[in-house]
Amino acid sequence: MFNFAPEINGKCIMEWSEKQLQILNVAEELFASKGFEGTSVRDIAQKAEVNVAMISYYFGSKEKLLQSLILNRTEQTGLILEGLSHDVKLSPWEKIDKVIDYYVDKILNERNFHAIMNRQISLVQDKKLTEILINVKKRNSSMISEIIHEGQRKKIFRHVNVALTIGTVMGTISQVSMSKPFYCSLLKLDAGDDISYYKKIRPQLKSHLKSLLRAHLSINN
Amino acid sequence: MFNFAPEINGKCIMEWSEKQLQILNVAEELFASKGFEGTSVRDIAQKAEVNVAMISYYFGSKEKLLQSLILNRTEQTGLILEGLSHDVKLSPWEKIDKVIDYYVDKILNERNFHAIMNRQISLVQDKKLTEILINVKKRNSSMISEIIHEGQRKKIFRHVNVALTIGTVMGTISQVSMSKPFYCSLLKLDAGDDISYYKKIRPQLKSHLKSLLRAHLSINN
DNA sequence: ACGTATTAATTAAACGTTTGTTTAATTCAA
DNA sequence: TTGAATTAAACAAACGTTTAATTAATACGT
Repeated sequence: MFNFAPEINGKCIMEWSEKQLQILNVAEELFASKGFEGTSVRDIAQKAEVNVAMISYYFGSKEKLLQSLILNRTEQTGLILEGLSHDVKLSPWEKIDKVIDYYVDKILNERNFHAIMNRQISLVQDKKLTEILINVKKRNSSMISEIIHEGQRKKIFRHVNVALTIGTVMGTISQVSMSKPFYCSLLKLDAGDDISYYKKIRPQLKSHLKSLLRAHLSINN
Repeated sequence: MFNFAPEINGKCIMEWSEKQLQILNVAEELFASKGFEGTSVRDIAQKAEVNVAMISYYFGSKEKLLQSLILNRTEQTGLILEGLSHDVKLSPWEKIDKVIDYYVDKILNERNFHAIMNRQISLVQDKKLTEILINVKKRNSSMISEIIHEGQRKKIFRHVNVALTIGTVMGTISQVSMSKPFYCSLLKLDAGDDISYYKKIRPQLKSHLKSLLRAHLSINN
């Protein structure tokens, strides 16, 4: 058997072969559209054009395939914007705008992966997986948290509930991303056309969240 | 076989026997914690203390059991607050507060059911089920929509994006309800203790959403 | 550079469970 | 006595995983 240990702490960055990445890509797509339990390893193998046994061979099991997928999709995150919260040239307001642009683009671009995460975190299934997901969410939300706290320290932002403000940002984006058929119906868009939906909703979502947070965090009145 | 047609349009309100309700209750709990595909009909039968065959006998199939569950949990909604949006004694601001109290309580109380809905609507599984879920969401969100439009007509509210404002309200509540392990970790609460988590988060969530919408919809500044 | 030893990659087939559903017999109630 | 409720058993299909055999690739001593 193929021998490797996907460490939780992200210490060991795996090297993935082309075949493995192929499997991960197909798994992501199918898990997102049919659910983890609703997707069989044979579905994945067939669409990835590999033998069924290769999945056990490479990843050990279906559960570990999911863990590997999540680790793979999160191991290189946070590098682009890690400097943002410590950037002295930007005001907290500018940082808020930048961080909204970043998260809207990130979640909408990686919407399949986020659909899997959002579904899986509310399932009491694998304790190890839950721990991984919590850490990913913490890492993702820490930047917003830092920016808000900075603004509050500088008396530019109100003293809002930071955890729930993060929940509002994440929740709004997730809602738009995961309840697509509902919003397509609301906005009278074709539910089948993914591209035009996200093309239309993306800038709306950004400006909505920016004006929402501007009003929410403003100290005046 | 047991013969009945769970109509989409909610026209026919089913009469459910005690055994059937028992099955529906257990199914709701298991679907919420283990997912629809992750729950077997034998799991349900065992916990509901009925024979496996009774599920097919009463509901036809596992899929139709899920449809029946959703129809059962939504067929009596909207009665309590249907008068709210047409109440002339209340200002739009008071209506917003009332509607937030209502939805936070509703979603947190029926969190198992909403977890199932939120998970299932993003799956491309059963077209009939997707249609049912869209209609439920439309029905649920129409009240907020009406109130906001009324406030805008009366020049009390800003001209915000109504659909996305609804998404913010629903998304924030869903996020708190579905990412419980994450918020428990953030707020340093015991993830196992459901009761104390929701007891603590419920009033925080209500006041957060109220002040958020007050700032968001206010016309001043 | 070549043949060989060693390891990795890949395969088809089979494994034992578990899945949702049905059957046919029986019990229960009207 | 008729029809609904309930049961244990059986059903075929699908599930995740393993096996054992084969092919491809790599390393190494000469």
